[in-house]
Amino acid sequence: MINTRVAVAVHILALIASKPHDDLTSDYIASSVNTNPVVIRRLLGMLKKAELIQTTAGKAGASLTRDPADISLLDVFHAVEPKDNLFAVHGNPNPHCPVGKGIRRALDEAFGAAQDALERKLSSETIDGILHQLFDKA
Amino acid sequence: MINTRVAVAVHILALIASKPHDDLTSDYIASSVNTNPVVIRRLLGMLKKAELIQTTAGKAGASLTRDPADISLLDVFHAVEPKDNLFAVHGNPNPHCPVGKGIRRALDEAFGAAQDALERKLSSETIDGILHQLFDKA
DNA sequence: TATTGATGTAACAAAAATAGTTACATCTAG
DNA sequence: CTAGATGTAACTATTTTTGTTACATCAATA
Repeated sequence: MINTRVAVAVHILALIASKPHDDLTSDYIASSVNTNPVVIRRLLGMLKKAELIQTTAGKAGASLTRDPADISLLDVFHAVEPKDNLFAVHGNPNPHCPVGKGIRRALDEAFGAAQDALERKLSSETIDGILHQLFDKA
Repeated sequence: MINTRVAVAVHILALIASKPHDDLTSDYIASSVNTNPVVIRRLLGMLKKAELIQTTAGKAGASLTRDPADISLLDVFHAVEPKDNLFAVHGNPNPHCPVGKGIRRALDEAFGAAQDALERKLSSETIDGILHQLFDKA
């Protein structure tokens, strides 16, 4: 199972996008997410490093660097999940076994294709889409 | 990142499929995977519970319950990954916050669709496909 | 310009998930 | 009956994730 960082990061970005005029503090965000403010600030740091948001040290508030429609869940995923591969593969399979010898390559291909499918879908989903889910009357 | 169980389970099934005549012991499989035999036996237990393989207590060897072309990586994934949801979502977001109130549903939809995409791809990949990767001349 | 309240981060602690190990009951086959 | 295997529980170790404490630093303003 993938960690909650992606979910929390989307929550954070939805807050920022939906309250562009407020000065969102990490304390307020934390109370909405229901966690510790430092957890929020850590994620804000990652989102900033990924250039999805802007913040100023000492000053409350954060803003998106681009339109919510141009921030995909894949962007968020990559921002908070440093690992390249979705699936972990066991190390050092036995090279003297015909299966062990080639399994790494086979798994990398199969899992890579699956990850591609996931990422394609994630790249089609945006923060703007989340906002619509949250606020549009169906 | 998803645990190595899926990768190891595919490795195991590829071994079983490729050595239908040998009496594969958990010790041999462990030496190919490069781990402890008990780890293998645990996974064999899950694969058996998912009805992908058959084994006999006390007797070496395992066999697939159906053709390698009819065992998808999605079958394997579900066999060794009990959790339904690929993405974890933080619990108890604040219902008094407009975003916190609806975020769960929005995330479930977005992540659910992404998981669907992943699973569709995994269901199109089979143990037979892995065998071809391993043994076919390209 | 001193105070208040915020961010940024390091360091640590706690909790949860994963993987590895030991031990042993039980079964199969010779 | 014995040798060697599976099936599983219980424990340990490791790693990852999440939560917390502490504090340096910055911004705004009274």
